[in-house]
Amino acid sequence: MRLSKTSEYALRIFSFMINDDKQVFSAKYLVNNLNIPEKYLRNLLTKLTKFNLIKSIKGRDGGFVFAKNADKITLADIVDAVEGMDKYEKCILGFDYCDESRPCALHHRWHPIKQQILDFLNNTTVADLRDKEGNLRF
Amino acid sequence: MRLSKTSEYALRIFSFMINDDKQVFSAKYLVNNLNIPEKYLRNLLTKLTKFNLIKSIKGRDGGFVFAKNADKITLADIVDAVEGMDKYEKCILGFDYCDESRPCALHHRWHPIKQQILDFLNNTTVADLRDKEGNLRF
DNA sequence: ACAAAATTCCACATCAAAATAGAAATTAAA
DNA sequence: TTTAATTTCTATTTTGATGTGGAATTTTGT
Repeated sequence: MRLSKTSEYALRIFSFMINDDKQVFSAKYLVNNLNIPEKYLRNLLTKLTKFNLIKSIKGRDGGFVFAKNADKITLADIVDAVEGMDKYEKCILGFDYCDESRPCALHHRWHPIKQQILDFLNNTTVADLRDKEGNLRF
Repeated sequence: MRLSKTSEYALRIFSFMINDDKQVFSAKYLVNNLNIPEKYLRNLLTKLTKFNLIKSIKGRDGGFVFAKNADKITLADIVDAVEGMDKYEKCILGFDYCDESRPCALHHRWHPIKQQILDFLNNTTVADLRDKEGNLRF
């Protein structure tokens, strides 16, 4: 697929957080553990905070925590905050009007696959990112 | 999904050509019928020619024709020529190494869907774009 | 109160995709 | 042979995503 790089980063942040024992994650700690440019990561954390996906704790010993329970944060929430979900819902040929009654040449073949992608993003939560078999590497 | 805009354009060119009676398609004719910036479309046609997906006929009354039979041109061929297929084959979290033996946190859930996308692109041909029910609009 | 550790804000730099511009080269019809 | 209709080439501009830099602000521990 082709999520934006920023969406990749965002998902990796959540994937890391759900699989680490810490309760509060300082930006510095995330920088040290994720392979994401420092400044870009900090900006991204601020953005995710504004969308109420994580909460920031200021001051000494501060950092970031989940803003709500991990099973209430979907991948679609994250992607939507970072780059918008619109692109993934649109016609594959880029037409404005494409739907069941006025389908593009690919609509009938593509639609069921697109639906699976959207279901995947909408129904997978951060809690689902928890690794059960200990084979994660960052 | 999120093909690049250029891939969208390219697919629309083929979709239009397979559904139009003409044999030779001048750039001007395509410009008039597809909603794509003129200069950009012309450059794109040249590119597709270099990848041997269409052939150009120069000079007066020239234009473009399919370089091979429509059922021998896959969507993946087109996307690959225009932007490369690599992106669509990579790990959804952007890791280099992600596979069955060292999966990322999303690998098992995402892999079957990714496979469907790739099958769709690899197995759908330009011939499949032919509209049977006459409900195409451009 | 002070200093340390953190987030936040504003501005700028880089890069690749997308879009544009103009001139050159090719061909075939008349 | 002329001319018109075409493709082709090289270069530049614009735009949005990605990435950097530095100072300001907030908060906590001591």
